[in-house]
Amino acid sequence: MVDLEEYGINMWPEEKIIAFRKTLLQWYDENKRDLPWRKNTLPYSVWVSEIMLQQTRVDTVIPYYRRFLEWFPTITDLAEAPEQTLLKAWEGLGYYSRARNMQAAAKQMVELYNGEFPTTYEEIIQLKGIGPYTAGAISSISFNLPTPAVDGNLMRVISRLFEIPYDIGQPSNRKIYQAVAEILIDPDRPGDFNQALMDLGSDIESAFTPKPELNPIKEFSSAYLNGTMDQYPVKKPKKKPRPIKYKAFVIQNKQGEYLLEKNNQADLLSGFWHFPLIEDFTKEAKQIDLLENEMQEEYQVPNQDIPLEIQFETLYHCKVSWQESTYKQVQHIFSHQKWFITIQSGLTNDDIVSDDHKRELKWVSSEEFSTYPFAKPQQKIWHEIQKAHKFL
DNA sequence: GATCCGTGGAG
DNA sequence: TCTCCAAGGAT
Repeated sequence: MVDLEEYGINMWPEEKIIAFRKTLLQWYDENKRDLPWRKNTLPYSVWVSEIMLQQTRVDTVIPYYRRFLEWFPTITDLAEAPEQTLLKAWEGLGYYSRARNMQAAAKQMVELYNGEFPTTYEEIIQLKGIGPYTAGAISSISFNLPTPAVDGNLMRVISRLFEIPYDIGQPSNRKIYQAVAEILIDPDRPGDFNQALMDLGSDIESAFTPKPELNPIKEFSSAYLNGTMDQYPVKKPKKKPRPIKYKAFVIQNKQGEYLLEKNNQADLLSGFWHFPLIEDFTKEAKQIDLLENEMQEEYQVPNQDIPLEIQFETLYHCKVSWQESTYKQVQHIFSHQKWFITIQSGLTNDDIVSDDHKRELKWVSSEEFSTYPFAKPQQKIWHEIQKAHKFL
């Protein structure tokens, strides 16, 4: 148990807690958003929405949510889905391990619970991809259990209520906000209480453009009453993404098909297909970085001056006639990496491209591309190719 | 516990 | 353009 006094938090008397619940829930009843996942409280659909909404905006999620339930109406359907279909359903949403973890959890439920959703917090949090937040959300919304759903919204609102100065980006501080929420949560309507804090936190108490005068709980908020709203929550800035240079190889065979490779090893974009990529450590690339991208000293690497085209022919066991091209450099920013991709196209007569068993390679016509899961960098590269060809 | 894992929108 | 973010979890 967390002793709130140790953290300088003076919990309200019982009457004030009850008044707070009443005020918050009344506001929610009058102002709650009409969202597709609020039509019922069935655990499967609540689960799908909660996973999709992790670090992702509501407007982005809605079309994915609808399609996902059409494609996989039940836990069993999800458990049995082919990888390609699963990734297609998630294509563009990001954080793709969420989809893989959901399927793993669906398989757990088929094996352990006869394809049904478990009904206790302790069982739910054992499922793959479900942590304290999601377990709390599902438990409260679907099973009416008094478990807080401690996310960024809840921590932001509570930090202002009590002027809590502990960094909400620091995982070890989560327990403080959790302890406060466990006291505040309405035991009769825990699901609505949690969702009310989310609605409030995403609009009236948003991080960027809060609307303090419209806030239904402003009279409960220490930060509001003391004029310190702009000081909460405390959150340290994130690190900048690390720059990485790649060369993408857009290779066609005699039939005009393109060489694609499946990303089987990496955690990043695992399972997605892409034009072969080789990281560029050449001196030339380094010069471009210094001039165009202001590559920082800490990211400098030793030269490796074997031309990327030679490296490609060695790694992929084929002879290529390289084409002159004027494609623009493609950039893509992940949360932790920033890719600078130059495109090199070429033609080959070799049909067997690799005997390296680690690589999964395929010749694919552009008409078939839509059936392959492509992540954003690959889509940007393909877009650049098509754009360039329009001007020929 | 710090780092890794995507993407699109807002200012 | 750049920066920060948005309903976190796994390692």
